[in-house]
Amino acid sequence: MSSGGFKKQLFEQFARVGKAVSSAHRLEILELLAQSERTVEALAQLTNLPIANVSQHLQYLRKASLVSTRKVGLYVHYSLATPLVIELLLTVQKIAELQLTEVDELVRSYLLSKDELEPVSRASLLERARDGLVTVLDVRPPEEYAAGHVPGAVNIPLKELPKRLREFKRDHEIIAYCRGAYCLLAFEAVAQLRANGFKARRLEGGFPEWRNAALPIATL
Amino acid sequence: MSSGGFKKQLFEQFARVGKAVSSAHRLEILELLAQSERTVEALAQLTNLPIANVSQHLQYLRKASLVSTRKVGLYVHYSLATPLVIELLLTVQKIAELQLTEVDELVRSYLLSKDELEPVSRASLLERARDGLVTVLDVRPPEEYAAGHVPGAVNIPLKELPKRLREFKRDHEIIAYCRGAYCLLAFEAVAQLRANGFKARRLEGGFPEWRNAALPIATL
DNA sequence: ATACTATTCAATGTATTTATTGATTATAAG
DNA sequence: CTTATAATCAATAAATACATTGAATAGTAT
Repeated sequence: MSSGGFKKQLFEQFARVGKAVSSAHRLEILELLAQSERTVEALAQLTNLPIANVSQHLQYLRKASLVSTRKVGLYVHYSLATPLVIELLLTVQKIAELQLTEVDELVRSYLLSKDELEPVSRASLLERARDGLVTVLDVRPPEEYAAGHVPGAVNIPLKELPKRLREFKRDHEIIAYCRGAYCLLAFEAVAQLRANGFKARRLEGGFPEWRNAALPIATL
Repeated sequence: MSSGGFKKQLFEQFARVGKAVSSAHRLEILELLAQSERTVEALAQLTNLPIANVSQHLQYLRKASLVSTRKVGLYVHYSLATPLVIELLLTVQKIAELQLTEVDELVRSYLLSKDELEPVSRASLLERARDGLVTVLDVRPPEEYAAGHVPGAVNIPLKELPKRLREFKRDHEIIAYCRGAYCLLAFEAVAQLRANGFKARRLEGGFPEWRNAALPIATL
């Protein structure tokens, strides 16, 4: 068997992709890029990391070809190189969620300290949406919303939420969801809405889980 | 926003899963475990790594909960903790395959040096299988075969191949496939069959690619 | 008990990653 | 041409991961 060297090199290439998702900071950066294209500066602000540090991580990700760049003026805009990266992130999260009891405890303790951030079940959302009693909020980027969303959901990316609060009916409960059970966008949307006096909760899981449950899906 | 610490810890948990697939040796071990449950000793032999080294990697994988153990007598049998790990491996490979030109070159140079290891296209396999001219060989473990396989394929895991060579018709070409385009099982099966005088080639891609092409699938 | 074996543990040195800092490049504007 | 700014590069120190070695543990068999 002379395939030894070949095999080794192949696995080393695969490991480059693995290394890309082996650091908490890089995962956070990828999560942000999954929301939308962003500049180095923007990523540095959002992650509270020095610019040079973020730049270095981005080089790393670019070498593993998880992200691609587009230069406009002084700014370099980074984005995910392929939707497969979202699939990768979701799989990593699902494994962590499924297997690591620490994650569970972490979420539980966080949720318990924040009162009533308990998610709304998919079944009860369906029921209450039918009665027109709730507003469903999709905080993902427009491209993902366009590709498929919970029927009747309005799409307001988190960034735009503060400007568009008046679009919500005061007497409706708002139920927010995003990309996955651990996509923190929905957490933050709920926090923001509550801070502004709205009644808001998260949907259990995210859109992939919704699709997986074979529930109705709307597209644009 | 007091979610900073929570977010950090969450991403650190996710990174543990990422770290598990960030080393070439661990990826090789996982790939072997995806084929079947194995002991530490067996893995050490197959990877040509010192036992203590393999054991250490396995501890690592176990802490990230990608693998689980079952002790029988002196031996500890390791296996994948969840089928999600296979999904993870395939996604990693797809990204590497899609994005890294190095992988392409690597495969190309390897295939060209090995004469005629060019794969058979799915379309031509379908055609020739209909005429009953080929034997289709599925070298994956029985569980995966049971969950779905190319119609008419016989299931012989690579390990059993040497003992079961007589089951093949001499005048048939044998077309082998396994889990993915870079699952090396099929490569090795073809090499073994040729060494024994059979006419053998690989199928392009693996079973996931077959399913993805919406081609017919048989189950047990 | 004793010897034997598969695996794990612990300790070491080495290699690789990571964060940090300051200098450098590339582009835009005055 | 000079200045200002976004991003990258380069060099260093600190942290972490890795392979290797030999000892310890937990089962089996005699």
